[in-house]
Amino acid sequence: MAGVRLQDVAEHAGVSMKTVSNVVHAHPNVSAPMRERVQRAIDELGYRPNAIGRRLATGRTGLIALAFADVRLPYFSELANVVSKAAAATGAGYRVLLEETEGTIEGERAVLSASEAGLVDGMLLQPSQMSSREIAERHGDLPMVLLGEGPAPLSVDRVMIDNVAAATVATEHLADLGRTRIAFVGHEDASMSWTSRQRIVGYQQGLESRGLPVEHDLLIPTGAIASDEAARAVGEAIDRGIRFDALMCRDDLAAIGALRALHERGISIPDDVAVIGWDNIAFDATTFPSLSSVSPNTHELARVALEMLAERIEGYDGIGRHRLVDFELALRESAPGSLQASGAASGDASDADAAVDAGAPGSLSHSLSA
Amino acid sequence: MAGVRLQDVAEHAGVSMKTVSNVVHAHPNVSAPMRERVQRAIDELGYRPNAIGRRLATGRTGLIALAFADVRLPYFSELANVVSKAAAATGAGYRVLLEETEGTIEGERAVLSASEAGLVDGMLLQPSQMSSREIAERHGDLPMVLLGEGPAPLSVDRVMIDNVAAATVATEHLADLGRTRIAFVGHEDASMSWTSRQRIVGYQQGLESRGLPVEHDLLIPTGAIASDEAARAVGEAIDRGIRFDALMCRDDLAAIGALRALHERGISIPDDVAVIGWDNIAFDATTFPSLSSVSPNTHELARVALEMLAERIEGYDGIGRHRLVDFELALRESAPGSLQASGAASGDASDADAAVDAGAPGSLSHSLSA
DNA sequence: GTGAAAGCGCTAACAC
DNA sequence: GTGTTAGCGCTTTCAC
Repeated sequence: MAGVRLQDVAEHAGVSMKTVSNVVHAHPNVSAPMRERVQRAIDELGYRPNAIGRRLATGRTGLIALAFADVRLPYFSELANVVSKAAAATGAGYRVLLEETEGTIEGERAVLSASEAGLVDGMLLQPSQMSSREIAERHGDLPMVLLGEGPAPLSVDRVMIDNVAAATVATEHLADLGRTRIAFVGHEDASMSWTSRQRIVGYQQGLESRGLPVEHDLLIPTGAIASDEAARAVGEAIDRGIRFDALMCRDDLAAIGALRALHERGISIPDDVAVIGWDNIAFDATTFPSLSSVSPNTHELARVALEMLAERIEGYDGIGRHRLVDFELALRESAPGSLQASGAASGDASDADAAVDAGAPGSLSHSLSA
Repeated sequence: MAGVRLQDVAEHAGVSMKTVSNVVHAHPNVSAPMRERVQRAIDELGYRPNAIGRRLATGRTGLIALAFADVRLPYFSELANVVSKAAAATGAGYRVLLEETEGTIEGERAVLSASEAGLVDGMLLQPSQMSSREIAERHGDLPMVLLGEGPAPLSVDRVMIDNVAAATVATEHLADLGRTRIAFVGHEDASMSWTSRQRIVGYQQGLESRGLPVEHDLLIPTGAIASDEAARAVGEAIDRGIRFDALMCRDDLAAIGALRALHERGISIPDDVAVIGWDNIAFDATTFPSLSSVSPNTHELARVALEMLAERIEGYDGIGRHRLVDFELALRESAPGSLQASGAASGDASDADAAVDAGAPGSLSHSLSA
């Protein structure tokens, strides 16, 4: 039945609203017979507490927004899944409101400046376009934690993996496999995202640490973050005569596109060209060959982000805390290895998601600090 | 600034709350100077209307829940994207609350019986386990529209594509390609979902309509809806000596797994084995070879579902309406074709998403009614 | 055209 | 232990 109010239950049971409220909230100070009587009234009337009324009174909605570019990107859909589970497991039992920014600055602005306040208790945002300054200015007093390696003002909390370190480790792994012409694939053509920028920096560091030359020709940009774009770009590079024996990909979408371009040209993976992707999305295990990938610990990322957000919601008002979570290389057929590298920052790498297909688990540990 | 209330603005501007409210809502009956004066107060104080207060008063939250098994399944993440865009484009400008049922009956029950009422104005639910009866009983008075071919009580609205027809068309297409041993891949091992059941019925109808025998050996179940499971199952079937020259897959995940199993064994696609998937997810265009797939018109699905939901929210209380939306075969390398089949129910197949790689667009139209 | 006041459904002091 | 009451921030008749 709709429209049954606390009041109605109270009248039906012949008690006050407060008593009904106590029963609903399982308060200790209610006698057993009273509790039973009220419960019967609740059941008879089919009463459900009205969330909005409660929330007006408490000032909390129990909702948090999760905002990122596009749920269709596997990394984000997997993140949404992890975050929504972790949020539900929270003490407050948060539910997740999905917000897509489309990766545009207008979208990010819209999400931050939602004209209505109070709908959500806080926000997890993965920005990619807005400047730190704009983020700091716009978010107002909405409790917020930033996700990922994008811009982040010092005043706001943020969780990420060390992209430079991860790209370095992955590139070094390719070098250690004996590859000498390692290309980077998948960064934006025109204005590069923060993400691409950092991964390229790490790629370069990896090359340098192994004494390999950095060649501009070996940077293969794509029009957009999409596998078909990457397939086209890699195909064109090959056809243009660019030669490489390994591909460090900005993300798994780029890697999957690269796989296709290589297949089409009869290039063998990993014999002729080894490939490493990024994000360790579920598909990586079933591509042919299966795809090695940088595997961020998203469970830990979600956990830490929600913990900080909860503190902000509770009223913590200190300076922005920047946290790193760990990553590892999930090694599969496209770039097998005898060594499993991992970078750890915040302790346990509990997530056993990353199927490491080959090699002894010689764990190469990076000590990173925020 | 937080905590600026309508009241504060009213005092600051020296007017009543009603006038401020009128300005906020752009009501016509406000004199220009008055409007300007109030607007200045709003700007000076940095006032944002509080969503919860408003919603308590209006009884609407502007939120709808979208509930399905798991966002990580590409079909669902693509659906979430489409629905959230379509919802925002709605007159009411709905936002989407994500709910995952994990495909379990407990999850579906939890989503339907959320102990709090009033948080969302309505719900879009894709059930897979619950019986029609239970859905009818549990949803109470929450405006709801069911998505997909799962159970649906007559009392509740529902939108789907005709799965039997689509599976028939796809199977016939494989037969028309000259295949005679067409296997079905990807249904659950034990208790079959409604989805699998209907697709298998259509598969059988397709075989029969082309005079092909139905062999029980050619049903290849998998443990779960996941590509690695499908790769394993198809691999085992081949290794067990099952021979086929085409695969009709329950979904694209199964198809992608099948692709891998075939590759591993050096079986050529589509020459030795043609493959058709289902859902037309983004990856289909970049697998190698690219994947033909049954392509439901999800834009139309979302549009129709939201339209019906809006009507329910407005108070419409008639019997459940069951609507079909159209689908087409997106033909790519894994099962090319000279003929593009499509089933149409509700008019325009506006979505040009489906890249049909080959053949003259001889549109084979199915007339289907609810 | 503008203002006053009564809720919307619930919570939480505070009194009994 | 249980009841009373005053809000939470907004909308919305209904007067003026």
